[in-house]
Amino acid sequence: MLRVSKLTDYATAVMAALADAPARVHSAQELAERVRLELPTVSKLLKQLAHAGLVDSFRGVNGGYRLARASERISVADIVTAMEGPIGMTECSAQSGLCGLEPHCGVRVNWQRINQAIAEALAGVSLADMLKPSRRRGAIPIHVAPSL
Amino acid sequence: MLRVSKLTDYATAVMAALADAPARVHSAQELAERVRLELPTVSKLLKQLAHAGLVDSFRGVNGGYRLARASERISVADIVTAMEGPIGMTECSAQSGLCGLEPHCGVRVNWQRINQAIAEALAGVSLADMLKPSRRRGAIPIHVAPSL
DNA sequence: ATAAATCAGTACTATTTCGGTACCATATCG
DNA sequence: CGATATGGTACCGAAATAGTACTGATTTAT
Repeated sequence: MLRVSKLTDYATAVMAALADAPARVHSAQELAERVRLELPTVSKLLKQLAHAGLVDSFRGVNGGYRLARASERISVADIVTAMEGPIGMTECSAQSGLCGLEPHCGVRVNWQRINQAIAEALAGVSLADMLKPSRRRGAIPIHVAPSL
Repeated sequence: MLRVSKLTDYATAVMAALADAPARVHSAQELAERVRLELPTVSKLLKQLAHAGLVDSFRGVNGGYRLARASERISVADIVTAMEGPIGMTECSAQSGLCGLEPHCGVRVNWQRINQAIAEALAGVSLADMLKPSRRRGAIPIHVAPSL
């Protein structure tokens, strides 16, 4: 299906909730209620997001999470990468020397370019964009790397 | 990691091998040797590709597989879809009414647009393109749907 | 100082998906 | 009819995923 994991999906929803009031600190509990997910689940993914530097965390009473930077400066690619690691459509496009077919298949290089096109597509959409209901006119141009 | 499955990856390699001699009929055995994979695996994915109409199959002695149409008219999206089903980054972007968060998360519509951008990126690269070592200059422009 | 609230880290388990294999049926050619 | 191939189905083991639980650390408030 070519999909991101559920956790990643949830993460975008949680990040969107944070972006709604970027100045405030939100507890994991509050966010869980907001997006209708279990607290442990939300807590888990917030830790990952904090580890990746996308959110700041605060301990103790009245602690919680806050966006580490403006929603315009956080891309969907950032969130996906934080949750799933480096974006790579195939084994060999993320890291070479693994599939053993490399000398014979000949399609590796081109997969890498497709990869890059998709990574750029994800990088080109910010968290702020995700909050816009369905507004902006005019396509965002995305390019696959030269020489495909 | 946001990746296609290994089978899909293998499928592109097998399709590339077929595209190398599009007029001939290749047995599963021959293709398996060519791409250095086990016969049952190659056989399995060829069945799927045949079912999706991307290759024609011929039974009996001297039977085998052949590209159903010119490699220029087979896209990477075709192969991915044949192997993995409809392209959809999230549950809800492939099919609504499943995640229960839809009324609250607000990011669903935008995921759908990202989806579409990626689907178009994959659709814009043909099997013939995949065979080119690393040649063509000039980016292929891809657009996310209007109103993101 | 103590208790409460909240995040941090680790570990565990159940479920699902994926990759791979086996088997038998069916079709074609000689 | 027999050899060669694909078609279809079913199965199994391994890995990834999702979710849960528990314990520790930190901060605030009283």
